[in-house]
Amino acid sequence: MLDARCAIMSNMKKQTSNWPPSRLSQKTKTRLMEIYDRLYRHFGDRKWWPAKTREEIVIGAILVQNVSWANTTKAIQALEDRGLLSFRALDAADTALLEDCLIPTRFYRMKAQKLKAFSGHLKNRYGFDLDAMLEQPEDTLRSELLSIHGIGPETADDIVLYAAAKPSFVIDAYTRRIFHRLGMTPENPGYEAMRSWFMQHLPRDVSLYNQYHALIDALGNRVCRQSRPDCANCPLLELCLHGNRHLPESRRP
DNA sequence: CTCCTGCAAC
DNA sequence: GTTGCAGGAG
Repeated sequence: MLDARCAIMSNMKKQTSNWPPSRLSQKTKTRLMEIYDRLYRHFGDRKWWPAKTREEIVIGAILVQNVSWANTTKAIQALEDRGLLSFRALDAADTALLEDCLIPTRFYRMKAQKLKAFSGHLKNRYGFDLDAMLEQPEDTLRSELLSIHGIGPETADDIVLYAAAKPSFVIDAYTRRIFHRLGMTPENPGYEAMRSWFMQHLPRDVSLYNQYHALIDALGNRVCRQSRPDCANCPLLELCLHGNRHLPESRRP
């Protein structure tokens, strides 16, 4: 067990406030890299973001909220077919037409508004020059993104990491689930706390963050599912509290 | 607690 | 066929 306190924290009802601990843990650093290595050996190179342009990455980051990639792809295709795959076009687009393209992405009305909000922001501050926005230092960029309607912490980090290629570790539901099951993080760490925890214990490296998040995505998607997780085929089984919960206390990781 | 569809599981 | 779940932002 990395830390007996994690198990106690897991059972706490709501928000965990005094986490992560202020002191860095060498053990955590080592364990995080071991997990990375195992995932890499199991899944291979997963570094990704399937998009042709930076604009497409940003649009995709907004549209993929709460939806599978398959559905997001349908919407991106629909936008492309109508010549709407740019913020200049989105800004001028008819809302009803835009909504039609976004139906496969679930909350299509809200997402149409979100794309409009982003295009409006880009137009007003940068005259649609996305590169100008993205070339800012990562912290400035991140706060600015968070101020835009429809951009929450995860989407902001997607954009910082994948569109701007600057170091910001992305936390998603898979990350929370996997590391809680491993017994390394509390059930409700809070987004910022979890992000700091990763960033403090990993080298500040864009490629590593990119690859790590992609590997977590692969595991969460196919193996460490919410219901009926496929523990038998998990490359992290030996390290996992959840996968080994049937073992006697003394033999758990 | 609301936005909301798509697809797997029954 | 119907149901139930995926899980981000406000």
